[in-house]
Amino acid sequence: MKQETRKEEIVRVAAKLFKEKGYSAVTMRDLAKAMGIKAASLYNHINSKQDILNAIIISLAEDFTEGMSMIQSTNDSCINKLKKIIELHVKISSQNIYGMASLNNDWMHLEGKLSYYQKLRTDYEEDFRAILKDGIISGEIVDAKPDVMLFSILTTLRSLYIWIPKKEDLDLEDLSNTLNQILIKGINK
Amino acid sequence: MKQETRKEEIVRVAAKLFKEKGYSAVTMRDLAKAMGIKAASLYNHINSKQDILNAIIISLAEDFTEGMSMIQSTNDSCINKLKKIIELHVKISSQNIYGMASLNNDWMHLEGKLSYYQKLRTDYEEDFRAILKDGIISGEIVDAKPDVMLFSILTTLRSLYIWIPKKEDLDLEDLSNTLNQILIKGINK
DNA sequence: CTTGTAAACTAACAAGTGTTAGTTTGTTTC
DNA sequence: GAAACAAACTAACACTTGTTAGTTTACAAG
Repeated sequence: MKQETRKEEIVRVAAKLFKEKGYSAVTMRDLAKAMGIKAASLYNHINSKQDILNAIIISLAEDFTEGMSMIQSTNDSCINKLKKIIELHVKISSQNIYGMASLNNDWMHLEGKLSYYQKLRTDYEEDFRAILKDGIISGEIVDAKPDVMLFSILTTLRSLYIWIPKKEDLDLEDLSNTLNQILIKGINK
Repeated sequence: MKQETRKEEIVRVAAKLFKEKGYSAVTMRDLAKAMGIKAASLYNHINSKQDILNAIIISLAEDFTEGMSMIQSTNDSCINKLKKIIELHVKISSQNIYGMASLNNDWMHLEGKLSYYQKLRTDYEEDFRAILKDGIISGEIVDAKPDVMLFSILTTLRSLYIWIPKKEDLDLEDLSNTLNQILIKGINK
Protein backbone atom coordinates (compact mmCIF):
# COMPACT_ATOMS: atom_id res chain seq x y z
CA MET A 1 0.00 0.00 0.00
CA LYS A 2 1.59 3.25 -1.14
CA GLN A 3 1.77 5.88 1.53
CA GLU A 4 -0.40 8.91 0.86
CA THR A 5 1.48 12.18 0.51
CA ARG A 6 0.29 15.31 2.23
CA LYS A 7 -0.74 16.76 -1.11
CA GLU A 8 -2.80 13.70 -1.94
CA GLU A 9 -4.45 13.95 1.45
CA ILE A 10 -5.39 17.56 0.79
CA VAL A 11 -6.81 16.67 -2.60
CA ARG A 12 -8.79 13.83 -1.07
CA VAL A 13 -10.27 15.99 1.69
CA ALA A 14 -10.98 18.77 -0.80
CA ALA A 15 -12.90 16.38 -3.03
CA LYS A 16 -15.09 15.45 -0.10
CA LEU A 17 -15.89 19.09 0.60
CA PHE A 18 -16.43 19.82 -3.09
CA LYS A 19 -18.97 17.03 -3.23
CA GLU A 20 -21.01 18.55 -0.44
CA LYS A 21 -21.01 22.20 -1.45
CA GLY A 22 -19.40 22.49 -4.84
CA TYR A 23 -16.03 23.95 -5.77
CA SER A 24 -16.99 27.62 -5.56
CA ALA A 25 -18.64 27.38 -2.17
CA VAL A 26 -15.65 25.70 -0.52
CA THR A 27 -13.06 28.20 0.69
CA MET A 28 -9.43 27.52 1.36
CA ARG A 29 -10.21 28.23 5.00
CA ASP A 30 -12.90 25.54 4.97
CA LEU A 31 -10.41 23.12 3.52
CA ALA A 32 -7.72 24.10 6.00
CA LYS A 33 -10.12 23.60 8.88
CA ALA A 34 -11.01 20.14 7.63
CA MET A 35 -7.30 19.39 7.52
CA GLY A 36 -6.73 20.83 10.99
CA ILE A 37 -4.29 23.49 9.80
CA LYS A 38 -4.35 27.14 8.72
CA ALA A 39 -5.24 28.17 5.17
CA ALA A 40 -1.80 29.52 4.40
CA SER A 41 -0.22 26.20 5.30
CA LEU A 42 -2.02 24.53 2.43
CA TYR A 43 0.27 26.37 0.07
CA ASN A 44 3.27 24.41 1.27
CA HIS A 45 1.76 21.50 -0.62
CA ILE A 46 -0.40 22.83 -3.42
CA ASN A 47 -0.01 25.74 -5.80
CA SER A 48 -3.56 26.97 -5.90
CA LYS A 49 -7.19 26.03 -5.42
CA GLN A 50 -7.36 25.48 -9.16
CA ASP A 51 -4.57 22.95 -8.89
CA ILE A 52 -6.64 20.85 -6.54
CA LEU A 53 -9.58 20.81 -8.89
CA ASN A 54 -7.32 19.87 -11.77
CA ALA A 55 -5.79 17.04 -9.81
CA ILE A 56 -9.21 15.65 -8.97
CA ILE A 57 -10.84 15.91 -12.34
CA ILE A 58 -8.12 15.26 -14.90
CA SER A 59 -6.86 12.03 -13.39
CA LEU A 60 -10.40 10.66 -13.22
CA ALA A 61 -11.18 11.70 -16.76
CA GLU A 62 -8.01 9.97 -17.92
CA ASP A 63 -9.00 6.82 -16.06
CA PHE A 64 -12.21 6.71 -18.06
CA THR A 65 -10.42 7.37 -21.32
CA GLU A 66 -7.97 4.58 -20.60
CA GLY A 67 -10.75 2.18 -19.67
CA MET A 68 -12.67 2.94 -22.82
CA SER A 69 -9.65 2.36 -24.97
CA MET A 70 -9.09 -1.06 -23.34
CA ILE A 71 -12.69 -2.01 -24.05
CA GLN A 72 -12.51 -0.81 -27.63
CA SER A 73 -9.48 -2.95 -28.32
CA THR A 74 -11.28 -6.21 -27.57
CA ASN A 75 -13.26 -8.36 -29.95
CA ASP A 76 -16.25 -8.55 -27.64
CA SER A 77 -19.81 -8.26 -28.84
CA CYS A 78 -21.38 -4.85 -28.37
CA ILE A 79 -23.53 -6.10 -25.54
CA ASN A 80 -20.43 -7.39 -23.81
CA LYS A 81 -18.65 -4.10 -24.36
CA LEU A 82 -21.56 -2.32 -22.73
CA LYS A 83 -21.31 -4.67 -19.80
CA LYS A 84 -17.66 -3.80 -19.45
CA ILE A 85 -18.39 -0.09 -19.63
CA ILE A 86 -20.89 -0.50 -16.81
CA GLU A 87 -18.26 -2.32 -14.78
CA LEU A 88 -15.76 0.43 -15.52
CA HIS A 89 -18.09 3.09 -14.17
CA VAL A 90 -18.99 1.05 -11.10
CA LYS A 91 -15.34 0.43 -10.36
CA ILE A 92 -14.04 3.98 -10.78
CA SER A 93 -17.07 5.55 -9.09
CA SER A 94 -16.93 3.32 -6.05
CA GLN A 95 -13.21 3.95 -5.65
CA ASN A 96 -13.54 7.71 -5.85
CA ILE A 97 -17.02 8.80 -4.82
CA TYR A 98 -16.00 12.34 -3.96
CA GLY A 99 -13.95 12.91 -7.05
CA MET A 100 -16.82 11.81 -9.25
CA ALA A 101 -18.96 14.57 -7.81
CA SER A 102 -16.41 17.17 -8.91
CA LEU A 103 -16.07 15.52 -12.29
CA ASN A 104 -19.79 15.86 -12.81
CA ASN A 105 -20.53 19.19 -11.20
CA ASP A 106 -17.40 21.32 -11.10
CA TRP A 107 -15.68 20.72 -14.41
CA MET A 108 -16.84 24.12 -15.67
CA HIS A 109 -14.59 25.76 -13.08
CA LEU A 110 -11.45 24.28 -14.58
CA GLU A 111 -9.31 27.08 -15.89
CA GLY A 112 -6.16 25.79 -17.53
CA LYS A 113 -7.24 22.35 -18.58
CA LEU A 114 -10.90 22.97 -19.39
CA SER A 115 -10.59 22.33 -23.09
CA TYR A 116 -8.46 19.24 -22.53
CA TYR A 117 -11.11 17.89 -20.20
CA GLN A 118 -13.86 18.69 -22.68
CA LYS A 119 -12.02 16.84 -25.42
CA LEU A 120 -11.65 13.75 -23.23
CA ARG A 121 -15.33 13.90 -22.38
CA THR A 122 -16.50 14.38 -25.93
CA ASP A 123 -14.24 11.62 -27.24
CA TYR A 124 -15.52 9.26 -24.56
CA GLU A 125 -19.09 9.96 -25.56
CA GLU A 126 -18.31 9.42 -29.22
CA ASP A 127 -16.63 6.10 -28.54
CA PHE A 128 -19.62 5.06 -26.48
CA ARG A 129 -22.03 6.07 -29.21
CA ALA A 130 -20.00 4.19 -31.80
CA ILE A 131 -20.40 0.99 -29.82
CA LEU A 132 -24.16 1.51 -29.67
CA LYS A 133 -24.35 2.18 -33.41
CA ASP A 134 -22.32 -0.94 -34.15
CA GLY A 135 -24.76 -2.89 -32.04
CA ILE A 136 -27.71 -1.52 -33.98
CA ILE A 137 -26.13 -2.36 -37.31
CA SER A 138 -25.20 -5.87 -36.24
CA GLY A 139 -28.70 -6.40 -34.87
CA GLU A 140 -27.61 -6.90 -31.26
CA ILE A 141 -29.33 -3.71 -30.14
CA VAL A 142 -32.83 -2.51 -30.86
CA ASP A 143 -33.09 0.11 -33.57
CA ALA A 144 -33.94 3.15 -31.46
CA LYS A 145 -32.20 6.54 -31.42
CA PRO A 146 -28.62 5.95 -30.29
CA ASP A 147 -28.41 9.48 -28.91
CA VAL A 148 -31.23 8.87 -26.50
CA MET A 149 -29.81 5.49 -25.49
CA LEU A 150 -26.42 7.03 -24.89
CA PHE A 151 -27.91 9.83 -22.86
CA SER A 152 -29.96 7.50 -20.74
CA ILE A 153 -27.25 4.96 -19.99
CA LEU A 154 -24.41 7.41 -19.54
CA THR A 155 -26.42 9.68 -17.30
CA THR A 156 -27.23 6.77 -15.04
CA LEU A 157 -23.61 5.65 -14.93
CA ARG A 158 -22.32 9.15 -14.32
CA SER A 159 -24.61 9.51 -11.33
CA LEU A 160 -23.50 6.36 -9.57
CA TYR A 161 -21.51 8.50 -7.14
CA ILE A 162 -24.77 9.82 -5.72
CA TRP A 163 -26.30 6.48 -5.31
CA ILE A 164 -23.54 4.11 -4.20
CA PRO A 165 -22.91 5.80 -0.83
CA LYS A 166 -26.58 5.46 0.09
CA LYS A 167 -26.35 1.70 0.09
CA GLU A 168 -24.54 -0.06 2.88
CA ASP A 169 -22.82 -3.39 2.35
CA LEU A 170 -23.13 -2.97 -1.39
CA ASP A 171 -21.80 -5.79 -3.51
CA LEU A 172 -20.23 -4.08 -6.51
CA GLU A 173 -20.42 -7.11 -8.76
CA ASP A 174 -24.05 -7.48 -7.87
CA LEU A 175 -24.65 -3.81 -8.67
CA SER A 176 -22.96 -4.17 -12.06
CA ASN A 177 -25.13 -7.14 -12.90
CA THR A 178 -28.34 -5.46 -11.83
CA LEU A 179 -27.48 -2.33 -13.76
CA ASN A 180 -26.60 -4.39 -16.76
CA GLN A 181 -29.95 -6.09 -16.66
CA ILE A 182 -31.98 -2.93 -16.15
CA LEU A 183 -30.10 -0.77 -18.64
CA ILE A 184 -29.89 -3.41 -21.34
CA LYS A 185 -33.03 -5.46 -20.94
CA GLY A 186 -35.28 -2.81 -19.47
CA ILE A 187 -37.76 -3.26 -16.69
CA ASN A 188 -40.62 -4.62 -18.75
CA LYS A 189 -41.73 -8.16 -18.14
CA MET B 1 -49.96 35.58 -22.18
CA LYS B 2 -49.31 36.93 -18.72
CA GLN B 3 -46.86 39.78 -18.62
CA GLU B 4 -43.60 38.94 -16.87
CA THR B 5 -42.85 41.06 -13.82
CA ARG B 6 -39.40 42.51 -13.25
CA LYS B 7 -38.85 40.10 -10.40
CA GLU B 8 -39.75 37.14 -12.58
CA GLU B 9 -37.36 38.41 -15.19
CA ILE B 10 -34.54 38.60 -12.65
CA VAL B 11 -35.28 35.07 -11.46
CA ARG B 12 -35.30 33.81 -15.01
CA VAL B 13 -31.97 35.44 -15.89
CA ALA B 14 -30.48 34.26 -12.61
CA ALA B 15 -31.48 30.68 -13.35
CA LYS B 16 -29.66 30.89 -16.65
CA LEU B 17 -26.48 32.08 -14.94
CA PHE B 18 -26.84 29.50 -12.18
CA LYS B 19 -27.00 26.79 -14.78
CA GLU B 20 -23.71 27.83 -16.31
CA LYS B 21 -21.65 28.41 -13.18
CA GLY B 22 -23.65 27.29 -10.19
CA TYR B 23 -25.28 29.39 -7.50
CA SER B 24 -22.14 30.14 -5.49
CA ALA B 25 -20.07 31.25 -8.45
CA VAL B 26 -22.65 33.75 -9.69
CA THR B 27 -22.38 37.14 -7.98
CA MET B 28 -25.06 39.73 -7.68
CA ARG B 29 -22.88 41.92 -9.88
CA ASP B 30 -22.83 39.20 -12.54
CA LEU B 31 -26.59 39.03 -12.38
CA ALA B 32 -26.97 42.80 -12.49
CA LYS B 33 -24.72 42.99 -15.53
CA ALA B 34 -26.79 40.37 -17.31
CA MET B 35 -29.87 42.47 -16.52
CA GLY B 36 -28.19 45.67 -17.69
CA ILE B 37 -28.46 47.39 -14.32
CA LYS B 38 -26.38 47.90 -11.16
CA ALA B 39 -26.26 45.29 -8.41
CA ALA B 40 -27.97 47.49 -5.85
CA SER B 41 -30.92 47.97 -8.17
CA LEU B 42 -31.73 44.29 -7.98
CA TYR B 43 -32.83 44.83 -4.40
CA ASN B 44 -35.76 46.95 -5.52
CA HIS B 45 -37.28 43.69 -6.74
CA ILE B 46 -35.85 40.85 -4.66
CA ASN B 47 -34.97 40.53 -1.00
CA SER B 48 -31.78 38.54 -1.27
CA LYS B 49 -29.77 36.16 -3.42
CA GLN B 50 -31.24 33.34 -1.36
CA ASP B 51 -34.72 34.48 -2.31
CA ILE B 52 -33.92 33.98 -5.97
CA LEU B 53 -32.74 30.44 -5.40
CA ASN B 54 -35.83 29.69 -3.35
CA ALA B 55 -38.09 31.04 -6.06
CA ILE B 56 -36.42 28.88 -8.68
CA ILE B 57 -36.24 25.63 -6.79
CA ILE B 58 -39.34 25.49 -4.64
CA SER B 59 -41.82 26.23 -7.40
CA LEU B 60 -40.28 23.55 -9.59
CA ALA B 61 -40.25 21.02 -6.78
CA GLU B 62 -43.91 21.73 -6.14
CA ASP B 63 -44.69 21.24 -9.81
CA PHE B 64 -43.26 17.75 -9.61
CA THR B 65 -45.11 16.97 -6.41
CA GLU B 66 -48.34 18.11 -7.95
CA GLY B 67 -47.77 16.09 -11.09
CA MET B 68 -46.99 12.97 -9.11
CA SER B 69 -50.14 13.32 -7.07
CA MET B 70 -52.21 13.60 -10.25
CA ILE B 71 -50.65 10.44 -11.61
CA GLN B 72 -51.18 8.58 -8.36
CA SER B 73 -54.85 9.39 -8.32
CA THR B 74 -55.53 7.61 -11.60
CA ASN B 75 -56.41 3.96 -12.11
CA ASP B 76 -53.75 3.46 -14.76
CA SER B 77 -51.55 0.42 -14.92
CA CYS B 78 -48.07 0.85 -13.48
CA ILE B 79 -46.52 0.91 -16.92
CA ASN B 80 -48.90 3.68 -17.91
CA LYS B 81 -48.12 5.61 -14.75
CA LEU B 82 -44.43 5.38 -15.61
CA LYS B 83 -45.19 6.71 -19.05
CA LYS B 84 -46.98 9.64 -17.50
CA ILE B 85 -44.08 10.31 -15.14
CA ILE B 86 -41.74 10.41 -18.11
CA GLU B 87 -44.06 12.87 -19.83
CA LEU B 88 -44.16 14.97 -16.66
CA HIS B 89 -40.39 15.25 -16.56
CA VAL B 90 -40.12 16.00 -20.26
CA LYS B 91 -42.74 18.71 -19.97
CA ILE B 92 -41.41 20.48 -16.88
CA SER B 93 -37.78 20.17 -17.96
CA SER B 94 -38.36 21.54 -21.42
CA GLN B 95 -40.32 24.47 -20.05
CA ASN B 96 -37.68 25.40 -17.50
CA ILE B 97 -34.28 24.15 -18.60
CA TYR B 98 -32.34 26.63 -16.47
CA GLY B 99 -34.36 26.10 -13.35
CA MET B 100 -33.88 22.36 -13.57
CA ALA B 101 -30.15 22.85 -13.38
CA SER B 102 -30.52 24.70 -10.08
CA LEU B 103 -32.94 22.09 -8.82
CA ASN B 104 -30.38 19.40 -9.46
CA ASN B 105 -27.15 21.16 -8.55
CA ASP B 106 -27.84 24.00 -6.18
CA TRP B 107 -30.49 22.70 -3.79
CA MET B 108 -27.88 22.28 -1.05
CA HIS B 109 -27.45 26.03 -0.93
CA LEU B 110 -31.05 26.60 0.09
CA GLU B 111 -31.08 28.09 3.55
CA GLY B 112 -34.60 28.63 4.80
CA LYS B 113 -36.47 26.02 2.84
CA LEU B 114 -33.86 23.29 2.60
CA SER B 115 -35.71 20.79 4.75
CA TYR B 116 -39.00 21.52 2.99
CA TYR B 117 -37.34 20.86 -0.34
CA GLN B 118 -35.77 17.67 0.95
CA LYS B 119 -39.13 16.43 2.12
CA LEU B 120 -40.70 17.06 -1.26
CA ARG B 121 -37.82 15.28 -2.94
CA THR B 122 -37.89 12.28 -0.63
CA ASP B 123 -41.65 11.95 -0.88
CA TYR B 124 -41.48 12.08 -4.65
CA GLU B 125 -38.92 9.31 -4.70
CA GLU B 126 -41.01 7.19 -2.36
CA ASP B 127 -44.12 7.61 -4.47
CA PHE B 128 -42.11 6.67 -7.53
CA ARG B 129 -40.71 3.58 -5.81
CA ALA B 130 -44.19 2.56 -4.69
CA ILE B 131 -45.36 2.52 -8.29
CA LEU B 132 -42.44 0.31 -9.28
CA LYS B 133 -43.10 -2.07 -6.40
CA ASP B 134 -46.76 -2.30 -7.31
CA GLY B 135 -45.72 -3.18 -10.83
CA ILE B 136 -43.45 -5.93 -9.59
CA ILE B 137 -46.17 -7.41 -7.41
CA SER B 138 -48.77 -7.29 -10.15
CA GLY B 139 -46.29 -8.85 -12.58
CA GLU B 140 -46.18 -5.89 -14.98
CA ILE B 141 -42.55 -5.19 -14.16
CA VAL B 142 -39.63 -7.57 -14.03
CA ASP B 143 -38.61 -8.66 -10.54
CA ALA B 144 -35.33 -6.77 -10.19
CA LYS B 145 -34.25 -4.43 -7.40
CA PRO B 146 -36.70 -1.52 -7.37
CA ASP B 147 -34.05 0.76 -5.85
CA VAL B 148 -31.77 0.30 -8.81
CA MET B 149 -34.63 0.76 -11.25
CA LEU B 150 -35.70 3.92 -9.51
CA PHE B 151 -32.17 5.25 -9.49
CA SER B 152 -31.62 4.53 -13.14
CA ILE B 153 -34.88 5.95 -14.44
CA LEU B 154 -35.05 8.96 -12.17
CA THR B 155 -31.44 9.92 -12.79
CA THR B 156 -32.08 9.90 -16.51
CA LEU B 157 -35.22 11.96 -16.14
CA ARG B 158 -33.58 14.44 -13.80
CA SER B 159 -30.81 15.03 -16.29
CA LEU B 160 -33.06 15.87 -19.20
CA TYR B 161 -32.20 19.54 -18.73
CA ILE B 162 -28.64 18.80 -19.87
CA TRP B 163 -29.68 16.94 -22.90
CA ILE B 164 -32.75 18.68 -24.29
CA PRO B 165 -30.94 21.92 -25.20
CA LYS B 166 -28.39 20.02 -27.26
CA LYS B 167 -31.04 18.89 -29.68
CA GLU B 168 -32.49 21.32 -32.15
CA ASP B 169 -36.02 20.95 -33.46
CA LEU B 170 -36.78 18.42 -30.76
CA ASP B 171 -40.23 16.90 -30.80
CA LEU B 172 -41.16 16.52 -27.16
CA GLU B 173 -43.78 13.86 -27.74
CA ASP B 174 -41.28 11.93 -29.78
CA LEU B 175 -38.71 12.25 -26.99
CA SER B 176 -41.21 10.98 -24.43
CA ASN B 177 -41.97 7.97 -26.57
CA THR B 178 -38.35 7.11 -27.20
CA LEU B 179 -37.50 7.47 -23.53
CA ASN B 180 -40.45 5.34 -22.63
CA GLN B 181 -39.28 2.61 -24.93
CA ILE B 182 -35.64 2.70 -23.82
CA LEU B 183 -36.31 3.01 -20.12
CA ILE B 184 -39.08 0.44 -20.00
CA LYS B 185 -38.17 -2.07 -22.69
CA GLY B 186 -34.42 -1.66 -22.63
CA ILE B 187 -32.11 -1.60 -25.58
CA ASN B 188 -31.75 -5.32 -26.05
CA LYS B 189 -33.15 -6.83 -29.20
C1' DC C 1 26.55 20.35 16.54
C1' DT C 2 25.25 21.82 12.01
C1' DT C 3 22.52 21.68 8.14
C1' DG C 4 18.54 20.67 5.48
C1' DT C 5 13.88 19.93 4.94
C1' DA C 6 8.93 19.26 5.69
C1' DA C 7 5.23 21.49 7.46
C1' DA C 8 3.24 24.35 10.31
C1' DC C 9 2.54 29.30 11.87
C1' DT C 10 1.19 34.83 12.01
C1' DA C 11 0.16 38.83 9.55
C1' DA C 12 -1.25 41.01 5.87
C1' DC C 13 -2.98 42.41 1.08
C1' DA C 14 -5.87 43.57 -2.74
C1' DA C 15 -9.92 42.27 -4.71
C1' DG C 16 -14.47 40.75 -4.45
C1' DT C 17 -18.76 39.58 -1.62
C1' DG C 18 -23.93 40.52 -0.41
C1' DT C 19 -26.31 44.16 1.12
C1' DT C 20 -28.07 48.88 2.89
C1' DA C 21 -29.05 53.87 2.80
C1' DG C 22 -30.32 57.61 0.56
C1' DT C 23 -31.23 59.85 -3.80
C1' DT C 24 -32.73 60.68 -8.60
C1' DT C 25 -35.51 59.93 -12.71
C1' DG C 26 -39.44 59.08 -15.35
C1' DT C 27 -44.18 57.75 -15.72
C1' DT C 28 -48.91 57.27 -14.25
C1' DT C 29 -53.14 58.87 -11.37
C1' DC C 30 -56.05 62.11 -9.43
C1' DG D 1 -49.52 70.49 -11.21
C1' DA D 2 -49.28 67.44 -7.05
C1' DA D 3 -48.78 63.00 -5.36
C1' DA D 4 -47.48 58.31 -5.78
C1' DC D 5 -44.89 54.82 -7.48
C1' DA D 6 -41.61 51.83 -10.01
C1' DA D 7 -37.05 51.37 -10.95
C1' DA D 8 -32.91 52.98 -11.62
C1' DC D 9 -28.68 55.28 -9.53
C1' DT D 10 -24.11 56.43 -6.35
C1' DA D 11 -21.62 55.47 -2.36
C1' DA D 12 -20.45 52.87 1.10
C1' DC D 13 -20.43 49.09 4.77
C1' DA D 14 -18.49 44.99 6.96
C1' DC D 15 -16.91 40.74 5.77
C1' DT D 16 -14.80 37.07 3.01
C1' DT D 17 -11.89 35.59 -0.71
C1' DG D 18 -7.36 33.40 -2.57
C1' DT D 19 -2.84 34.14 -1.94
C1' DT D 20 1.97 35.87 -0.49
C1' DA D 21 5.86 36.89 2.62
C1' DG D 22 8.43 35.86 6.20
C1' DT D 23 9.11 33.14 10.34
C1' DT D 24 9.08 29.20 13.53
C1' DT D 25 9.11 24.37 14.90
C1' DA D 26 10.36 19.54 14.77
C1' DC D 27 13.01 16.07 13.20
C1' DA D 28 16.40 13.46 10.31
C1' DA D 29 21.11 13.14 7.91
C1' DG D 30 25.88 14.24 7.76
